[in-house]
Amino acid sequence: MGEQKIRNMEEFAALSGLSRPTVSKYFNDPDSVRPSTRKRIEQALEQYDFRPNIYAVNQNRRLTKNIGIVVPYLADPFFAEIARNIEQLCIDTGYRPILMSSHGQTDQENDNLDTLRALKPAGVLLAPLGRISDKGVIERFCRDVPTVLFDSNIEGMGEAFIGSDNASFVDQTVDYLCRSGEPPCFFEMRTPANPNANKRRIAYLEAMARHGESPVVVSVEGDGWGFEEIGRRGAHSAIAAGDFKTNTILCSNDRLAIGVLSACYERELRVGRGPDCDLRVASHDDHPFSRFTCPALTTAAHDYKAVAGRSVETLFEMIEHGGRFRERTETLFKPYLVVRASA
Amino acid sequence: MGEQKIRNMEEFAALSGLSRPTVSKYFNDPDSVRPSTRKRIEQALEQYDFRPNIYAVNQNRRLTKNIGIVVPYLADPFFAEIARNIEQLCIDTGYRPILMSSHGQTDQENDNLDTLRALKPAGVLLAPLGRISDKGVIERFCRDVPTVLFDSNIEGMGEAFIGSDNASFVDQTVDYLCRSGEPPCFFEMRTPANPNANKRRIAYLEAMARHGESPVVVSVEGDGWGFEEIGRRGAHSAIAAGDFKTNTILCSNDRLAIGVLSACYERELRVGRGPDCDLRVASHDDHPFSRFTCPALTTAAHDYKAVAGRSVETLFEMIEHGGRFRERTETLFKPYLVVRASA
DNA sequence: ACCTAAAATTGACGCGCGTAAAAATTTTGT
DNA sequence: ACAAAATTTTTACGCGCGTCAATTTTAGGT
Repeated sequence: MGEQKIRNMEEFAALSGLSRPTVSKYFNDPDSVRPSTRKRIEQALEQYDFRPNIYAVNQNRRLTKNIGIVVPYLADPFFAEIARNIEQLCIDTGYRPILMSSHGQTDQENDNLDTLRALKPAGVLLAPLGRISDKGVIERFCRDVPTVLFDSNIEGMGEAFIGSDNASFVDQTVDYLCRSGEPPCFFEMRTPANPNANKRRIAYLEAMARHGESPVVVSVEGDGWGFEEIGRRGAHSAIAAGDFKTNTILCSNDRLAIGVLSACYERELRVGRGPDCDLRVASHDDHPFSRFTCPALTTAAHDYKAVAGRSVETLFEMIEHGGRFRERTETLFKPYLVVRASA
Repeated sequence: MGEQKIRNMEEFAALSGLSRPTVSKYFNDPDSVRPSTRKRIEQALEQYDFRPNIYAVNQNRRLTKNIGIVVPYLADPFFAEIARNIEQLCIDTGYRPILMSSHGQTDQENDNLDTLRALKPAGVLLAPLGRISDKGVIERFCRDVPTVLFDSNIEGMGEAFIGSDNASFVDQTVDYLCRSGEPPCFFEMRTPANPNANKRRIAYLEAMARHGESPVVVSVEGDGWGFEEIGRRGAHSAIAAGDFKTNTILCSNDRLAIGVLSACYERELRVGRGPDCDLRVASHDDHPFSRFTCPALTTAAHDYKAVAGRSVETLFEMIEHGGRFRERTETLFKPYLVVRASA
């Protein structure tokens, strides 16, 4: 309700009848002052609504309360969703998340890291672009800033990696598909940006071997992050060419699968596991929209919350440890199969 | 290649054989120094890779080079896409975008504005939550910080509003649907967060009157940002109850439509404009995934680039004008109809 | 080579706050 | 009530840079 405008902490301290260093102490840790003075400050705070100048504060602290979050492509709902979870967790812990998207481009990723370095964050959660990441840039960044990698691993970089168990994704879908019908053909991009895609192909080959089935891998061309369109076009030509040797398609990820479903619809192929169906389509990730495709997509789901939660936990643990760990750890969460109508 | 670590501008100036004020001038405007000294600085820059401490810089400037971007829900690809465009434009102009999502919650929107105020941005691009926005908070914020509203208007707030012409969206879809088949029933949420939804309903009623058709509005319950699920559930019960009096459904937005398509598929209703189809479904927004629904969605498309571009232009114009305009302007862009298979 | 305008340097102050040391005050335990 | 412990106050410096006034150096024209 106070109408005065406070310019700095000095003024605010005077108005609350305290000295500036005490007030400063309060802002760094409200519990570090006597309860009675804490109350006085908080009352004055309501009355005058003062906030310390964030730039002056950060200039004088070696580590800020900023947490950088970098994702490869924010317009992908998968990353939007995981970023949302991470942001919330940071806020709950009293930190200020700074969200940045690399927009699928190496330059932008490098720029983001540059900007972040200037922001002197307490730590960074980085989901790198993957194959097209500039390894040197990332390595140098990780040397300067405590960094936890998530979603997509780059060997040896960052203090820890948290992600999903790609092999387990594929094991679960392949197992399910094999025991419920024809063995799956694997559908993927030939040059995926994300290294998880390679792990999934390899896991597919191994899983098929275990089942004693002969693998069929269909790799389609395509660059960038327009996975749905790549999947749609690729499916059209693969179907036309008869590349799928069985009636079951296992897509590397849900966004490709969305494109495949679109192509199937356009070709009037019925997708599902019913007797009147032409094809089964399954996939991985449990993209937020997978529930709403037609038919709804059978997929292996990331444990979003676990990945987000553990990433943040790990980072804060590291920050408390002075920004480094004795050794790099890799944590993989198991996905869970979500059976819907498509397979 | 230089291996030294530069601590501050003083050191860097010494290493490049210049004085600190000159170097400071360079960083504020590279063209303000003699070309020869500019070259010297830039050579040293490559060698030693120095960046002025961003906190010290911002502390001493009244207005920073930060541009705040606030969207109501970043996990919605529509906002992710428009945010991506805006970010890029800000970077191109030499500003630093700071992207924030309100996660669909009033508290978060208020927090975001609070944080932004502390960041002393040169300007803010704000897409408010709408109905559930805290008008008082937004008004106070706009008084302190040069703000341009986009996507969703709040009467009188901010220095300008840039959005799409909701009436035109609906006019185009209704016209198209009426002249190509049965007149549409309107499908919407009863209590939409976004004020655009109300404008669309009103435009529907007017358009139907113009066509001499009797309007049918189906409003479904539902809170939050899970529009697809709300649409799916709502469509199931509306279809079961026979609420749709014609064979044509016009959804308030694409995400609801995605839910409707899902429900139709589950009920084995064929959607499209062919003779063997049961229903036509159309919508508004041209959501990034609308191309890939089954069938592909007929919709009216936002002019994303125009909205993003004009918003940024307007903001920078305003910043150059000292942060205020003589009077508030509202700019609406016309959408364009995208006819696909669903209607 | 000389003059002038333009540019760079010197020296200094201020921004708002973190933080440290010493002194003064308040609280706590007995 | 009194000494010890805990907290607050006082005083002062430093962070890295913007910015200003006064001065010196440089560049461009003749």
